[in-house]
Amino acid sequence: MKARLDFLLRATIDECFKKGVLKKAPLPDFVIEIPNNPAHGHFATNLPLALASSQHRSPREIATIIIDHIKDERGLLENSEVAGPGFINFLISAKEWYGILSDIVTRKGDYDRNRVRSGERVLVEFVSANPTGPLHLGHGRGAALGDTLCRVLSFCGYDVVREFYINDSGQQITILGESILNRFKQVNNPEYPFPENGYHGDYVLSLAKTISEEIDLEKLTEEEAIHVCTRKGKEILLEEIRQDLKRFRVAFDIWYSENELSSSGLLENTLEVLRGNGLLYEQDGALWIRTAGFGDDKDRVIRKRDGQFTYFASDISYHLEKHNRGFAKAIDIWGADHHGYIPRMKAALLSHGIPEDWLSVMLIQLVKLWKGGQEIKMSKRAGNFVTLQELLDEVGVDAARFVFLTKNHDSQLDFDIDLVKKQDSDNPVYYVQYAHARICSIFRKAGDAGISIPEKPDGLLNLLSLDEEMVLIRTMAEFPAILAEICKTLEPHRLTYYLTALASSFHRYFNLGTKIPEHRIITPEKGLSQARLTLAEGVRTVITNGLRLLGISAPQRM
RNA sequence: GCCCCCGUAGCUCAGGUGGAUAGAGCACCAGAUUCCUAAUCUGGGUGCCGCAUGUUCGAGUCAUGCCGGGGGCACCA
Repeated sequence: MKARLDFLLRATIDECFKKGVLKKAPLPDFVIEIPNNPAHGHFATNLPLALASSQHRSPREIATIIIDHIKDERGLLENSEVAGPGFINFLISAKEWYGILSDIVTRKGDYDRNRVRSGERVLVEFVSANPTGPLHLGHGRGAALGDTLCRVLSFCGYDVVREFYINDSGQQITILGESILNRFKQVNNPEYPFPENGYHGDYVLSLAKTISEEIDLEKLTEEEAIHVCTRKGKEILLEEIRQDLKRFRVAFDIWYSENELSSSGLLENTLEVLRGNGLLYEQDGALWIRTAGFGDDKDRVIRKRDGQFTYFASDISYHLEKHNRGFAKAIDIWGADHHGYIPRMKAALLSHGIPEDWLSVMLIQLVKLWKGGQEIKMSKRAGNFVTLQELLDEVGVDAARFVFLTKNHDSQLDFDIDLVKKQDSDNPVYYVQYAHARICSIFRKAGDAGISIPEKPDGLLNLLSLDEEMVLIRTMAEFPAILAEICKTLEPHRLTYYLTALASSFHRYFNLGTKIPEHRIITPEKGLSQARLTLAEGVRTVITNGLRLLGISAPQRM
């Protein structure tokens, strides 16, 4: 709708230039927006204000000229008027709004599919938890965010690949193995030393049990035993991570192993290339990469004095490999504690001529956990944390996904376990789901009464005339813009806000009927009932589509 | 010291590329159910939008500085 108005306005300005009623000048930036105040119409533009300086005329004068020259042959507009310092407020004709409703109920689940981009290849990497313990709340937030973003991007026509990068080599994986072996040994020998920085969680003990039942650890040398514990431990944990994510309705296309990255020789190749470009040098016995020249504040070590590569080395290699796979854009979702990592990563890419905006890094701020009015410090190593699994047991997948997306990812999220547990009926997700269930119920009643939506309801829609009905249609019409915006800003939380607003408008509309029987959806007048059912069907469609993008179920009954 | 995020109603937070009178949920108070699901709805808000300066027709929004809270600044992962 906004696009049509934009088109009409630009045509009008051209016309004004041609006729000489406005001086020819480059078209300035202007906006068409939905005003906060309903008295200001359905849409408003600041175009006259933006034109004022180049025209040397008052904005109100320009606004009048524009309005006089609008050639609205299709009858898009019902009214246009000058307002305030020089805005133009537009009222769209009812017929246009009915057209949108008709479009929604015709296209159903495909309403607004593929509007933004077609086929641009995007790689989204998220969660990427180390297989050294179960997923916790922070991973849940990243999973909900990344998955919803992927669903929206894909719905809007991007060719999306979801990837989980497995940090399955390096120091911390070995420490996992040592921790497991320790728990095994301690059963008979409580004095057996626990590794420094070892993992304390209860899951380590159960891993020790599982592994020792399968393999006789006593028969192995300590080195062999650690090796076995490491390998089996990460295997089991990775499988648990997969299961947790599956339960959370998050699916990945690719599980990318760091181990394979180095064993396949990719890391070495990358180093060769870097060396060839003169980007590497030795100092103090370590190998450094020159990132300082590319926007980082200092050079970075990629191979330590002890001969081990840093994570940065494989991360560079990994990201270059992503680029080689031909993605137009890469999105990484990282914990906020990695923010210092962004400049050096981008610098490394830039040194290969990969532009800065190829990679978007979304940082998720901390999830703070509250229980019994106290903050619980989460630490995997101290074994003190609430797992995603526990959270899902408490509040369910729907509520968890929704709550994770009620705040912008770069704001901290206070997650009060007690509150969300209690929240049963106060939880906002139920509010939206209830609107859906309620509409389903109305359709069951209508079915009992022998009323259904006709094949072509278009002719009946002009029976919709209540303010509340028109508000609903206009809100539904915003859905495409919301999705487009999420693609642009990478902020899926806008969807939860939008759905809450839509559900609210519907509940309000429904309740009109409790006071005034003529305003009920099912009335003695068949045509009117059919028109209103079409409206309800539109709302149901948009809510269903929205919830599907959030990975949340749309129940028929509650 | 440097970097990132945050600061909006009692609380938790939304506030498209700057627009007209800044919003929602929770909490609190008062109401609505012979009627399509009350998990709902209606009514009730005197907010230095952290402070200051700047940019301009116009700033919660942009720029700079300061104050306050959180996080990060390793040859850790």
